[in-house]
Amino acid sequence: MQKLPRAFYARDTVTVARELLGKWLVHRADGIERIGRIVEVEAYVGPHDLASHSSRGLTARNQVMFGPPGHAYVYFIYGMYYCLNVVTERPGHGAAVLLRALEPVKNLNTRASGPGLLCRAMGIDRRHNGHDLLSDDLFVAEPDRPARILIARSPRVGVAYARHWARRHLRFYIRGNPFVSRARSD
DNA sequence: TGCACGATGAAC
DNA sequence: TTCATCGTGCAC
Repeated sequence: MQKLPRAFYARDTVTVARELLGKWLVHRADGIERIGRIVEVEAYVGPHDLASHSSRGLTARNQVMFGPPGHAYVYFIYGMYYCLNVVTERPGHGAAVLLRALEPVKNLNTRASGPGLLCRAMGIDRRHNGHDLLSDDLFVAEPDRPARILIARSPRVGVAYARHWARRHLRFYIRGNPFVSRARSD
């Protein structure tokens, strides 16, 4: 499998978000390889983005976002779910892409449509916060057979508090894909 | 030290 | 629309 290089992540966050669509998320644990095709993401572009965890500045919780690109930022939310992000741009920038939904490819036994369900289905939790995505047990790879896709965009989910940033179209998904997590304004 | 609330999901 | 469930950030 062709693992994405560090340079893929060390770019403009919106570009990384769009190009992650169609790629494979791979997690190997306990002798099981789980693979999902990324069909929905959201870009959190930096500390000036009022919807981003990095907008409050560097804290113990979000420090991975301010670290080097190509690492996993995993946080715990609503007392019961984890969310997986990939860190982008340059060290110190504070941006990431939230992975929101996967289409099952291999060993995904439960639904992975929605960021909380994605982590549950892939077996990802707090242990993976700060994990290097150039490792051999958690990474993003080129798909076996790349497909032509159409990208749709919309406002991000659950960020109504973020004033004008709530209206920015920073959610990207594969148009018409049935595994996208909600209202697909195709 | 306390407390309101969240980048969610499922049920009603 | 409500609720489960708990860590975080900020107020006091």
